[in-house]
Amino acid sequence: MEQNLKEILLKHSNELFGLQVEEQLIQFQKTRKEVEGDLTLVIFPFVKLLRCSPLEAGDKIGRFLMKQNSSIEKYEVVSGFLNFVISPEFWISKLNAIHQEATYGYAKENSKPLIMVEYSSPNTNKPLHLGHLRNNFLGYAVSEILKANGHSVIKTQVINDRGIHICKSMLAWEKFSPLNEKGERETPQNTGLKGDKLVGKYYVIFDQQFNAEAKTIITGWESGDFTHFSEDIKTEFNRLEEAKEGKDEKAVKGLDEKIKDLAKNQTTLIREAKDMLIKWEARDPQVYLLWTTMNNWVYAGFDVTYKAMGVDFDKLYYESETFLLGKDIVLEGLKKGVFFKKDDGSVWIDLTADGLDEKLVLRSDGTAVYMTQDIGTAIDRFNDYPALNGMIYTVGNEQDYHFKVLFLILEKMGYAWAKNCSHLSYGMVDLPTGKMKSREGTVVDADDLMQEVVDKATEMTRERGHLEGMSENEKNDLFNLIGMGGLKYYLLKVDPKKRMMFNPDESIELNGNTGPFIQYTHARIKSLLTKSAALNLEQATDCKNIEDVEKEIIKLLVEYPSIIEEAAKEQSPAVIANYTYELVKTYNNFYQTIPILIEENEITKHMRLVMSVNVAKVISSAMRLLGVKVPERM
RNA sequence: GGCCCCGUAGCUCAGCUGGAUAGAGCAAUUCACUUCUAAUGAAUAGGUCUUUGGUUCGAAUCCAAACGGGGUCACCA
Repeated sequence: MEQNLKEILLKHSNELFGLQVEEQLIQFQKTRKEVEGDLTLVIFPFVKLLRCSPLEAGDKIGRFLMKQNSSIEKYEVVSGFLNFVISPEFWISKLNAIHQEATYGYAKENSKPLIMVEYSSPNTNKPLHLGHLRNNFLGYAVSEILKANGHSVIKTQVINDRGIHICKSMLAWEKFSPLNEKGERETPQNTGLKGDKLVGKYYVIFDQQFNAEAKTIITGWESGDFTHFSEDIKTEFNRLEEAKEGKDEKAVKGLDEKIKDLAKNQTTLIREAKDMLIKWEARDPQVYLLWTTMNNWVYAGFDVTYKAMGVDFDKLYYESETFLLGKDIVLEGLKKGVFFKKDDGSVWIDLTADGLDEKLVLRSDGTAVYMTQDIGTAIDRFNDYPALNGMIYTVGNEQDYHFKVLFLILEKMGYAWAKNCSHLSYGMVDLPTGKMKSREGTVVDADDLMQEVVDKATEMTRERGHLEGMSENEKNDLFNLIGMGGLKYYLLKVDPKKRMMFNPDESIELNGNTGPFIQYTHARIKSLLTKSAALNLEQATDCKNIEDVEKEIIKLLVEYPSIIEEAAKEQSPAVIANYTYELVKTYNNFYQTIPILIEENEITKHMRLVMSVNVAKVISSAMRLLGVKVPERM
């Protein structure tokens, strides 16, 4: 409708305004609720052109458009805004059109280029936590949204399965695991612990032992004991100690941190971990076996968690297989002059012309850094998938700078696809008690949280749900669907870019702007439809009139395809969430005030049911894009 | 300190490609279940959109600065 009127105005621009107006000037918007009308044209931009009052200008345009478009029933100019009332027939015809489309709102499958979406990127030394939940739900939802927009999508995760941090948990397990009566160390099998939890436990143990050892060392230094330590260490310690003199609290704290780091580097534990990493890199069979075994425990654990989360991946990348990539590319770039070498042999890129700094891409000993790897993997992926057009990295916003640099490097290296790479940057999840910190034990475990949320849903649903005749399995599925729906919706309804507050009590709340609120509306519609099975709801409606609320609902349904487009453009599932909430609220208002099944006029009743069918269709479709399932009853 | 992000009701968030009287949910108060699922709906109250200046017919929205909060500036990943 909007498009149609815009075209008419452009086509007859000369006739109306005496010159060809620019498209930008024509601004349509939704009519405000308090005002009568369905569509509004802003008149201010035309006032100057027509050299008359807004009222006259609006009247002139309104009269003209009404002649051109028969769906306009009337128009009115209010303080510079031209409001059109569109005929009920128009809206009903829209409803009928929506009714015919099974996948309403979705673009044609595979009509747009192939995109890779990376999300999750866990470390294999600890279990997934709340931050991963936001990351995963977000990455999954964006993938689904892109698919709905016609893209083909490859969902991937990078598994950070190597490095010193992995060796830490391996070492701790070897050193500190108690032996059972059979002389075995702890395993998922003999403890019943989930693999990722068991490995995570030893990562924590490493940290504790490591800190304790460092503390002992510092205590020794403080009492002047430097046996087993080099002269350099002694000098450095004394230098730091003396520097504390007369400094404020903050500076002293910083110096204490430096002393701690100094001591940490002297611990036997860190040395042993480093030795283990070197052995791993040399593919020492024993270390490799340990590494494989423990990683497999973690993968088994992750599988369970991912399944509960309802996310999946099409392709896995392991850092252990890709961490050497990128070096050749850097050397090639060095020849091309993209990078430069410093005297010590380290390789850098100078981004000062782009307003950034110099960035290291290869250490002086020739080994790779994080950036090197990322350059290599990006290129590797485009080699793996020749049809690949772009890539989206779902990574926290603390890495904004890293990705800015990465994309810039790839661009400078001459990769045309670099401009199609983007960082889906999301904000941190805060708790009411503050930031999540693993060291302070304030990390919210993903499995625990999901369990808690499902337990709460179980309790609430047993209390007020409509569960008659459901088997225990069906009931459990429902509890799960409600609990997980609530959690996902809670994490996705907020703009991903922004940091968000996670209130555990609110996440399992069932009233207001929540997942269960939307699910409930869906179930209620399904209940109506079950009771009206005798009617032919496939058929289009012949109804001629609609109530205001009904018109509002149809207007929202009409918006759905553009909402999906916007969500893809913004890479924001929150757009979908907020739209669905609006739709559901409007429908509930309708449901509460207008008779549906008990309506006596059969044609009206049929229309209201057809409308309900389509509201349920859109709710279910929109929630599917968020990874949220909707129940038939609850 | 340099750079990046954020600041809207008591709390959590929408709105931000400039447009009419800034919207929801939670919390508070009130009303509506012999009527289609009340996990609902209706209503009341709650705002100098951090501040100041600028651009404009018009600014929560754009620009600049200040203040406040966070992130980042490793030969860590």
